[in-house]
Amino acid sequence: MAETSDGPSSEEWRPGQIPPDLDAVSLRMLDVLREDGRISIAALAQQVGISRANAYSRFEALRANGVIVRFTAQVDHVRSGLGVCALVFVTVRQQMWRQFRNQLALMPEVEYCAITTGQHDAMIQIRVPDVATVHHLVTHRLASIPAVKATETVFILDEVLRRPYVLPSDQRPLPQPSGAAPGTDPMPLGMTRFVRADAGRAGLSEL
Amino acid sequence: MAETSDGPSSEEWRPGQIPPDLDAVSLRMLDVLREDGRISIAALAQQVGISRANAYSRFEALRANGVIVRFTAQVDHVRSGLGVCALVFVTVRQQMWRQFRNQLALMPEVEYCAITTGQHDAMIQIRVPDVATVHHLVTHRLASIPAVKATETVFILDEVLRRPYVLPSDQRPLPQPSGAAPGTDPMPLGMTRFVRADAGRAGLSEL
DNA sequence: GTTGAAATTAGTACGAA
DNA sequence: TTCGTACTAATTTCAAC
Repeated sequence: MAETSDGPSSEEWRPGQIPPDLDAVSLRMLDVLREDGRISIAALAQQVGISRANAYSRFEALRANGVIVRFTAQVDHVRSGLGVCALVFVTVRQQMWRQFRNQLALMPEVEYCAITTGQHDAMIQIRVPDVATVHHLVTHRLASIPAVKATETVFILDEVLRRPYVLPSDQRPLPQPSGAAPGTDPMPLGMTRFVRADAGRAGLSEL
Repeated sequence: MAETSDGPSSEEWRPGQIPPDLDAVSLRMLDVLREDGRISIAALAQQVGISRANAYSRFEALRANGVIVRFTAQVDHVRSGLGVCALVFVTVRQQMWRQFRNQLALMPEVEYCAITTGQHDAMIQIRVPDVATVHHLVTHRLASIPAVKATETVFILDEVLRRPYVLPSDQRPLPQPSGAAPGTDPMPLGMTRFVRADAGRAGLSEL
């Protein structure tokens, strides 16, 4: 359905070859498509300055390579009746991760779930019609999952920014700070290679 | 944390009339469109069991009412070259919210930003090519914003679940627990009416 | 809200540069 | 590879029911 990765098996993807053939033209196509996913291929070809046939083949390549996962409609949650949003930070009982993931997949009000470093193990974002449902979901539905050891909930008061999808072409060429420059470190890790710890803490006093 | 909506206010939206005309058919249309945003109106009409003309008028109404914000392409971040994702929890200096928002808008690697209750004031999600860029962004770019008082960063190790967009129709009709049932509390608050506190905490021992 | 036309556009299949 | 063109199929629009 909409799951990013419900298991260890990636489809046919080896994390070595990170950008398959993402040249500037294809990146511009992605840039256009993320702002208007219903644009016709003809108009897309015109906007990026290539022929229609070329646009068709690139478009299909982007889908075949898995760079474009899907096209989707972004709906206004408040206008569609789900005006309450919250984050639930979950501590997961070790060796019960699979059960945790399976249970999450059964909860349609969960919009997003990420495994994180730091104090908690996972963060889930839920979208429900009212505050009472948040309470019910956290104290009954989540609590009934054995894999869930503890939770901590914060409400989202306002969503300041929601970009469709960030692209590498957005990022300005970073000025080399001094030592090891950002961008010098390709590091083809598949997002599952960090050390679990309170890493990543960066108080500004550090400066 | 006081005013969350110091931005250009709401467009033409009064939070009273939450569902404008979202009947079951339009909800099914949204359900289809969020899984295939490029489907033709003809095929969409067929899937939800209405005529083409009806589908066209409903489709345009959904866009005009702002229920559908945009159509977008979901890209695989790892395949597109942004394999590192992190959450940065930010403590914002009071009365500098506007500056904070303006600065965020200038940072293309910020995919999402939400104002939250709890220990911190805001959570931002960033998407960058490598770990070094996270460090640089947090300790230099974010730190140089006067509105930012402190930050705390966690890395995202894996993204378990990412639903395109949650819809009310996904939510099962909740069984009435006992007392005040969820769903009995419409509470048309515009997402800016919660009390700042450590509210929402729900230890499972509470059960 | 539905059905059935015409007008437009999308998708495909070729060569040619 | 990319482009340009022609051909076929599909979609959108607009009408009447």
